[in-house]
Amino acid sequence: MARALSGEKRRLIIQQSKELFAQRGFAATSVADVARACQLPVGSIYTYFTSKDDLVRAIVQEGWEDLNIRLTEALEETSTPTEKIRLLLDRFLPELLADSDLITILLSEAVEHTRLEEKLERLVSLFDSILAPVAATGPGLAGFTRRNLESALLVYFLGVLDAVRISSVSSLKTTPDDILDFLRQTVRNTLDLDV
Amino acid sequence: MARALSGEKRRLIIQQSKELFAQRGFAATSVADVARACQLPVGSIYTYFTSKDDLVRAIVQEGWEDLNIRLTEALEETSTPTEKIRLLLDRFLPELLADSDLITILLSEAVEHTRLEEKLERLVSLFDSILAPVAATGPGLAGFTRRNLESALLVYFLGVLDAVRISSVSSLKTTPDDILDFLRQTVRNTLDLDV
Amino acid sequence: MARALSGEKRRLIIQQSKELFAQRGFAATSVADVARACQLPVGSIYTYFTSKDDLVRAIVQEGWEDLNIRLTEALEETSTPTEKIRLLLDRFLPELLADSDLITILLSEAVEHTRLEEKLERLVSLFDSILAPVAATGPGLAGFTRRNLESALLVYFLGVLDAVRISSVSSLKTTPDDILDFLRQTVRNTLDLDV
Amino acid sequence: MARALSGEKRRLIIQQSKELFAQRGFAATSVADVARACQLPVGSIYTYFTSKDDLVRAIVQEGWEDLNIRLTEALEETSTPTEKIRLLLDRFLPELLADSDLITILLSEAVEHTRLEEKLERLVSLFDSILAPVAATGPGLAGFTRRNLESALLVYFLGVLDAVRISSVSSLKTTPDDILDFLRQTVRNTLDLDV
DNA sequence: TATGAATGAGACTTCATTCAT
DNA sequence: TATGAATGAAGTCTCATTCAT
Repeated sequence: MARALSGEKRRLIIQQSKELFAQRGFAATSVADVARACQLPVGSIYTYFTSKDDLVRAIVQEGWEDLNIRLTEALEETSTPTEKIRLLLDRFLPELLADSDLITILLSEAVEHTRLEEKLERLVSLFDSILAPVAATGPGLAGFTRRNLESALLVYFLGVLDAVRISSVSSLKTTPDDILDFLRQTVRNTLDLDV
Repeated sequence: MARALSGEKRRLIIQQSKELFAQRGFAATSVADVARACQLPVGSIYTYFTSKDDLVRAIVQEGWEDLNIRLTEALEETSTPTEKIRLLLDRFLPELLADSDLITILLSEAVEHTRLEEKLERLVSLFDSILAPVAATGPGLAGFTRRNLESALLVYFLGVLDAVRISSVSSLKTTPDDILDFLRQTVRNTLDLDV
Repeated sequence: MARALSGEKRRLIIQQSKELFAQRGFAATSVADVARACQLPVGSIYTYFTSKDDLVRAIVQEGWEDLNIRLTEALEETSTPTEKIRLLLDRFLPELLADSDLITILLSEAVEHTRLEEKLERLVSLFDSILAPVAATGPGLAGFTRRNLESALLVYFLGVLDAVRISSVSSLKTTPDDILDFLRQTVRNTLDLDV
Repeated sequence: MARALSGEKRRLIIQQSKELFAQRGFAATSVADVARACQLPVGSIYTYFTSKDDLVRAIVQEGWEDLNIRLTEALEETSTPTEKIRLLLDRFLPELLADSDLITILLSEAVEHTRLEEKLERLVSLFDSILAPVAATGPGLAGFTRRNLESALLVYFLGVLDAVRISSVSSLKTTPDDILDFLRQTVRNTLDLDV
């Protein structure tokens, strides 16, 4: 029972601090701010996290893990590359792009607090392994070297995330849906797939 | 004479603080750190800037302005769209990507401290006006709507910057040169230009 | 049976906290540290002691009491002053000096937490009553007044304890055995006893 | 001018904190307590000392240095061992014993914060070099080995300090004067000197 | 203009103790 | 009797900014 309560409070803290860190930035958000948002005494934050840094680390790690698990499970249900790509475009990316708080924290704080570059490289590598076979059968890599493809995936992924981040905290005209549209069209053109 | 000296100090402060803000982050760098790096008394910082915020604002604004001026001047010297695109790929982008400190600050702090989104929209619009005529004569926009093109430019631009930023502060495998390579190849493919 | 178990837990807490307080100091040791060392929940500490202060008080008082009881019992088994002095040198002091944790706490914390001065005065007075008759028959007090003798005992006792304490927590060259050696020689010289 | 003021504030902080640390203990005295006693804002303490630890370190080091300088200078003015011993008994020790705050801090905190054991060993070694020649010509070392002599000096020195410390913070009957009396008598007896 | 000590609000964190279970 | 999450007061320290010189 106590466990259940604890789990709930932990979730509450993660949820509220994620929002605050994304909106105001990690440095500009005090632990007291987080506590206030949770309607919890300051000390309680330290019952669940050893430090403020530990808190961001948890947000990023658990957010990323969650994403990874859902992605992996979903990918296992697919068989053809086309299905996998559709999954990425229709489920994974929309879900990810909807969590603009996580994106903002990922891009703003994850470099210092968790090894974002490792996460990126693993993801790029995964995308690469999905796209490579399709690209080979499609209109071809059109002069793209292997290295180019990796750069491409990195640029696309970071560009998509950053565009969503900036549109979420400012008045940028472009919306997440615009970006997904563009991505779909790109896949259509490049891989000659009907997505 | 005093003016000249003052101008030098101002430049020194901008230069040193830019490096520190990029390396450690804005919040983690104290005004005293900046003063120490400049071998200047703390008070002097406030002779040239009204506040710490004013200092980042100046870094971003002047860095951006500088870039804009050089870009505009260079573009005026060109006449054909192809020349303009070559200019972007051969001079503007390499110069920009070489200044990873500015990129880092732009992506990390400019959203809060200066209207990054406005700068982005203006730049995207500029790129758009350059690329649109070429795209029209090339292999075509291949199903890309106008809105798609804008999204594309935003994603590309932010993706390129962010990839450089992350590679500059971490151990990312991809380098700025890889990214420029990829960009050139993309232009070659998409616009059928020899760049 | 419950009693017996409880008694064991109490002893365990005293034992572990004595070590911790001596090594790290009272203030630098948290109740949670003590609990962890005992592999007991924090709450349990408060089942046996009303407060952290109460815990040091118990350590000092029981340690001292224990010493006193053993000393008193042993003294009762002796008849001549010489035997008593031998007892002090051969059993009481070695036992006391071996317990460097108790000594450290006595000197570091007992002044604030228990009336160390009273304990000292009582002990000095006891020593005094043992030594006085011997001194009178030996080479004499050689100009030492009564007051001098008391000061002497205080200085010797505290000096011996403090030398052991400092040697136990630092790299002091002098060892407890050196100190006992010196004491024996002093008694030999001063009281003309063969110890 | 600013320097002069700074020096005064620094002295004030050392003076007040020395008193508080001695009376209540280092851990039980907050930096805010020190600031209040100095009628200074808390932040000002950190203008002069980098941390609370740095403050004790300064108290101990400067107090000890001061003592050492005065001792060394005075010893240089003396020529015979007897004069040196008189100097110790008549000037050095009374001055030292009068500074019970320094003594208390030395015994309570110096072990953790500055290398008290080194200071002790150096002092014992100095005393040793002064006493050894006298002892050789006096009634002899009476069975005392060299090692015994070092233990003796350590025990005497620590015993004297600790007796003064405890008498300063409690209601111990023995006073610093009693202790000096005893020391003089001991020197008279042991070294056959008229002090 | 130049200086850097002074300020005090506020940040993060610890911890003795309680109390619902 | 046993438990350990909860509490919030209090502690140490930082730092942007000011201002007397």
